[in-house]
Parts: sequence; structure tokens; C-alpha cells
Amino acid sequence: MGGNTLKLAETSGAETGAKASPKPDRRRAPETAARILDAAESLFSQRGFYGVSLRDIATEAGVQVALTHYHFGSKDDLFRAVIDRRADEHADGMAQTLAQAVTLAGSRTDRRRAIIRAFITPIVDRSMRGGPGWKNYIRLMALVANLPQGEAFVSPFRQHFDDLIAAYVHALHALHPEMDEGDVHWCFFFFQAMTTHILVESGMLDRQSGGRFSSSDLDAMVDRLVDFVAAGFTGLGAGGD
Amino acid sequence: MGGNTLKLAETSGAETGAKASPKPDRRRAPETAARILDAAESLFSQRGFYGVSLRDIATEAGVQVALTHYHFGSKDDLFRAVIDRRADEHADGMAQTLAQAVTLAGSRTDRRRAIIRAFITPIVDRSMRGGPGWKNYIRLMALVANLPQGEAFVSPFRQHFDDLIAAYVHALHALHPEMDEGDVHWCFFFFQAMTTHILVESGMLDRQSGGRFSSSDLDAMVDRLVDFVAAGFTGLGAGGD
DNA sequence: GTCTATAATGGGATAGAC
DNA sequence: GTCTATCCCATTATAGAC
Repeated sequence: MGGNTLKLAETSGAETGAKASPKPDRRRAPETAARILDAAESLFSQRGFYGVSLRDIATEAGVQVALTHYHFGSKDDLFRAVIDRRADEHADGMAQTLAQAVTLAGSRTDRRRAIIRAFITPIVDRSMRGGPGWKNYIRLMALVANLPQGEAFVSPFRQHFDDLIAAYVHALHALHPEMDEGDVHWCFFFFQAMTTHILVESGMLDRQSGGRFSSSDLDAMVDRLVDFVAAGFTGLGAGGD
Repeated sequence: MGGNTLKLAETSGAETGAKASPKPDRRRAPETAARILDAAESLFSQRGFYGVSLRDIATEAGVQVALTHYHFGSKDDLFRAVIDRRADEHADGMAQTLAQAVTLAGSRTDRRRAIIRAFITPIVDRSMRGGPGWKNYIRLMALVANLPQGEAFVSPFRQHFDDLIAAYVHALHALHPEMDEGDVHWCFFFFQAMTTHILVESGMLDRQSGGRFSSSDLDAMVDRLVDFVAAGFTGLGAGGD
């Protein structure tokens, strides 16, 4: 996220100087809103909703504090705007990946692994290869998912993704009708719990292993996670091939 | 950050005679400190460090705001005091449970399950049967464990528990020398991730299942979690009996 | 040794300049 | 339609009363 891609606004309002171009400032408005969103996305994903002030966001974006109110309204509204900006693209992409996975042929074990992989892969792909904004966005989603219920500002997240999760659970139960429906829910819940914890980058594995192993290498993590979850299903009654 | 560890009872006025004040009805200092800790513990565990103000804590405790500073110093110091109050008892109890588990006889599968159970059981027991303060404390631990690295106020938590985790990992690797050490770390990391997510009570399972299943019934959860994790180990190379 | 009154700053939000 | 100057209140922390 280089900060030198454009000139920052002049901080002193006294001397604007006579410019050749008549209205150069008009072009800054759309970019201002995007920069506020980028800064909010980055900071919220690091310290959470309460840990970030609108001042922090404005400073990071290089704009006045009140511009956050002008463009997005209240702090709650800004948070919602951050989530909304990428939510549809993310949810649609995951739904497509799931739709492809359920059409695959193979043993039930293979198909189970394909559905599991169809959950974690699009998330990791966006985090690692979607650009800096996506990395922050994914971490924010994970952070929010790890919050206690009753936090008002997390409702936009729930709204966007709960239906999507139901589709994954349904696909897995259709593949394993011998499993109790509750157990399928539990298995996928466990899966989500691991996923969100990893994506929030707590650094727990790194610390506890004395730095020999790192959970920030997401590509190396995916294979282990899929192996672990696929095997975990058998512990709750998933049959073999 | 060099505050001494405070040993304060949980809303118990057992130490009223320490000062022998002529008007003990107005001098309720020991109880005041404990009530501040109780209030801080409860509120921090619900909304996190930044989501709670010293005003909130003082109001909940029924005392003046500045008393939090008098008894505990800064907000950071108060947070540390909340963690320190129960950390030793909790960590020692878990270490004892682990020590008992590793002495058990049986198949390797049984012994693996015993060690896994020796992690989750003392946590759930304290949360559900240790009293209201313990329930809040456990949730606070889980909340803190799910925070991104780089948050300064989480260091007391790490200090207390990282060594304990290493002991669990070591016990599991000793039981499964055929596993790669990194894979053991990863398996236990996955296990911790699930545990902390459940204990933070995100309500995700409840919502996504339309209320038909609930992750707040911890006793019902433990068996499923142990089954899932024990099976998960086999996915990363753990041998059978 | 405990607590009250008050300070000094940072918080989110608004009215109006351009 | 964009942005600046300003507001009022909540926040943490301290100084001093008892």
C-alpha cells in the first residue's frame, strides 16, 4: 500500500497558488472515499472496531476527520461500508467454487475433500493473491467472526455470509446422509473456527513452536487443514468410500 | 508494565480485619478492589479491551472511576491484574490434568484421546462449574487468544500459557513419534483454534443452524470435539493402535 | 491508606465555508 | 457536492481532600 502514488492534499489552506488547471480538486473526491475505505479496512482488521478511532483512519488516509462522516456517515456506517465493498464479490466467488466442487466425480472421500477445499481455497486465494486490500478484508472477516455474539456492528457480516455457510453444510450432508445433521453442522463449525483463527493471524503457532513453524504461510497450511478436517469428519460418523 | 501480581479474592470480604478501621462500613477497600476486578473481567470478556472504558467498569462495580487507578494503575495494568488473578490456578490445574493423562495405560488411540481431553476438560469444567467469575475469565482468555499479534495488552496471556501448550504438544509427539514435529504442532494449533472460538461464544453455529444446534452447551460439545480432533490427527500421520 | 474533585486530552459528530 | 473549522462529551489520568 504505497503512499506515494499521489500527492497528498495541501495541509496549509492559506496559499493555494495559481494553478494552470482550473479545477484539479474535483478529481480528488472519488479517490478520497476509496482511501478512507482502504485505511479503515486496514486498521479495523488489525485492532478491531473499538480499537480504531475515526482520527486514526483519517490520518492513515491523509484526510480530515470529518470527511469520514461526509462520505460514509457514522463510524458504524463506515464499518458496514468496508464490509459491503467486497462482500458480494467474495460470497459469489465462494458460491461458484462450491457449485463446481459438488459436480466433481470420485470417491466420497475425494468429494468430501473437494467441498472442504472449496471453502478454504477461495478465501486463501483472495488473501494471498487478491492484492493488499483483500488481505486486510479477509483478516477483518475472520476477526469479526471471532467476536462474541451481541456486538451490534457485526450484523452486516452475518447478513452476508450465513446463507453461504448453509450451502456448504447442505452439500456435505447430502454427501454423507449417514451422518446426523447436527454432527455435520458441528464439523463445519469446527472447520470455520480453525479457518477464522488462522486468518486472524494470532501468531500462536509461531510463538509456541519457537518460530520453527508459522501459520502465516497459508498455502502450506491449506493442505494440512484439509487433511485434518477431512479426517475429523470420520470421527463424527462420516463413512468411507 | 512491571506491576506486582495481586492476590485478591472474588467478592469475598474475608480480609476486613486487616486495617481495623473504626468505621469499617465506609472503608470497604478490599471488597472494592475485588469488585473492580470482577466488573473488568466480565466486561472485557464481552467487548474486549478497547470496547470497555474505565467508566463502564467503575459503573458496573458501583465505584468511582478514579478508584480503578488507585487500586490498579493504568487500564493496561488493570487488564493484566484481571488475567493474573486466576492465571496460576488455571495453568497449574491444567498441568496437573495433563500429568495424570500421560500416565494412563491403554491403546495409543485411547492415550491420544486422553491427552486431547486433558486440554479441553479443565477449561470447560472451570467455565461451567467454577462460578460466574471463571466463566468470564475463560471467555476472556479465548477472546484474547483470537486477537491479531501485535496487540500490546495480550502479552500477559502469552506469558502465562505458552509453556503449558508446549507440554501438551510434547506429550502428543512423544506418543506419536512417527509424526512430523511440525504436524503435531499444527494439529494442536487447530485444536486450540477450535477451542478458543467455541469459548468466545460467537454464536455462529447457533445462527447458521437456525437455532437447532448450540455451541453454548459445552458439555455436549466436548465429546464431539474430542472425536473430531482425535480423528483429525490421523489425517496428519498419526498411527493407530 | 481511600476516596473525591478536577484536569487534559482524544472521541464522534455537526454547521457552515468554498 | 467537497471539504474545513468547530462543538460537546467521554476518556484516561492526576492532584489533593479526608
